[in-house]
Amino acid sequence: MAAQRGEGDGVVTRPGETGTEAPADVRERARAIPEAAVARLAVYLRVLSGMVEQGVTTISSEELAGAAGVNSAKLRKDLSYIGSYGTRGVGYDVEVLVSHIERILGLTRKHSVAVVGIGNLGHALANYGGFPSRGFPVAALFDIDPDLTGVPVGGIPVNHIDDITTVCAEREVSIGVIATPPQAAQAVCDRLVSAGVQCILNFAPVVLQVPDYVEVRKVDLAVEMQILSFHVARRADEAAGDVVNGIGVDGVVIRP
Amino acid sequence: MAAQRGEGDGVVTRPGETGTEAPADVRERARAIPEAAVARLAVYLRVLSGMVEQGVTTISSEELAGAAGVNSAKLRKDLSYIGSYGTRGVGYDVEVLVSHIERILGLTRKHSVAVVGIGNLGHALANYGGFPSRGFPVAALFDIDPDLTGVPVGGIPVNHIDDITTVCAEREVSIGVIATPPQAAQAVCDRLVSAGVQCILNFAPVVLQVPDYVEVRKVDLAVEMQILSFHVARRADEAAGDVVNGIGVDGVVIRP
DNA sequence: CCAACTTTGTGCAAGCGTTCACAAGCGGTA
DNA sequence: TACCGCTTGTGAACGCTTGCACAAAGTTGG
Repeated sequence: MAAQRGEGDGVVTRPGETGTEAPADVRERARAIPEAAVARLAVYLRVLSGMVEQGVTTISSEELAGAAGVNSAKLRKDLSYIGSYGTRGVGYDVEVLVSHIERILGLTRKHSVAVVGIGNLGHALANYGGFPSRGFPVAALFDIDPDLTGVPVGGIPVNHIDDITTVCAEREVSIGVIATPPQAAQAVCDRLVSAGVQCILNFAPVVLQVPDYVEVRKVDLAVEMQILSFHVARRADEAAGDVVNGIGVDGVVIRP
Repeated sequence: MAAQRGEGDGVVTRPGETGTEAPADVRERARAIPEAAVARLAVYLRVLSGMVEQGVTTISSEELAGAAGVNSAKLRKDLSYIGSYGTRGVGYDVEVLVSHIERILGLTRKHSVAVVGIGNLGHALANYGGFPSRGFPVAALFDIDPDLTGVPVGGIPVNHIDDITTVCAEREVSIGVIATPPQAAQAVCDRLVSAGVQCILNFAPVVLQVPDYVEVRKVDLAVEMQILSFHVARRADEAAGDVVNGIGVDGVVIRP
């Protein structure tokens, strides 16, 4: 799969010297960015946006790494995936970095969102200000309950789920958010997919089956809680172990 | 830090032969489970719970893996971290597996949850049925708005955030959920930590600074959206690349 | 009791992501 | 201009995670 395209072979492009416009090989580079790095880029972007508002114009990898909660080597490597936009001895120009990360993350386009399932969570999502402000306008809401149809939630009237295909098409929805009960999730997912939605954010505690070309990310609150629970238990076991060794968890000698 | 404990050195324990009760070295084993495997164990547990309700008593690694959306080798390796509880030639006893995963995840204890920030999301979380049903009773709600104090949400009266220390202590809260605006998150986090909460689930788009002994997991909706956006963009770029090569994304020849 | 078949549990190798460590490069200064 | 100090960008090593492939261990049928 890799090393197939030969268009750039032998041509050494030095992004730092060719100006600030996007190099032609964004595609190759974007493909190579590790998934984990993409997630962190989004975090860096948020931190940097805050910096811009504070009037910060330049930042070093060390500072940004601290603010983003990662180590600086990782940060520099992550940024190196998108190009060399820093100045040695100085740091990064905050605005330049913001615009490049936005470009890589595809935030220069608008991504309309549809929320399916207007229960507690759906309500919260429809009203959540964080989406529109970050370039993800909520363009459609769906629910199976006919009583909800037409009722505005967060300023947008709810559509019946049967209209999902036409509404998604005409409003150019590119991201579907599933906030339905688990039993309904797979059916809703299938309808979203057949409506042409290729990216899905799933809040229902179900493993969705989708075609290869559809990207699914899931947020499972119960799983998150259980992971935390695991750490509580591990910690308790460790404490118990320390007690066995005669030392309490906080250093107090229990059995000297 | 590691390799300090020597109590089990040289003693070969064969969990499969010592009966079905928990082996004494759960602690060592729990410590060794990779983080990624823990997250999947939680997923297996959910799938298995569904199986129990359907009356399934036995399941093979292949079936369970399919239902959980992973490959069977990974599933078997994950299960091997918690012990050998399968029967070769047959598969796993569903109930046995459920109880062992629950034990490893620490779900035999009760983990009371406190939700801080009773806005849209906080409301949704307080009313979310998925928590109590999985052993995470919501024991306390907090908000900074005095008008909300005493108002019941999801059956639980809201407390003022100033009472966080006493209320968390007396209700034995072990997990704190932060659903506040970003500006307030760090302060709330600090208060939770000083109230003795060691596990935090953070919905605010902020990188929390906590002591080493506190476990934080974050759910950032904007980041999730941006990761999806990245994939949309990557896909579009790929399609553009194909067009450059003279072939459209769906196989239609654009420039023959 | 034996042979054939099924499925687990795991050693091993490959792949991916993280961390280290340092050369390269830039701005400031004399 | 030449030097110095600082910070980036990255090759290389390391460690964790995944996937393969198969021996071990159990069941079933004769």
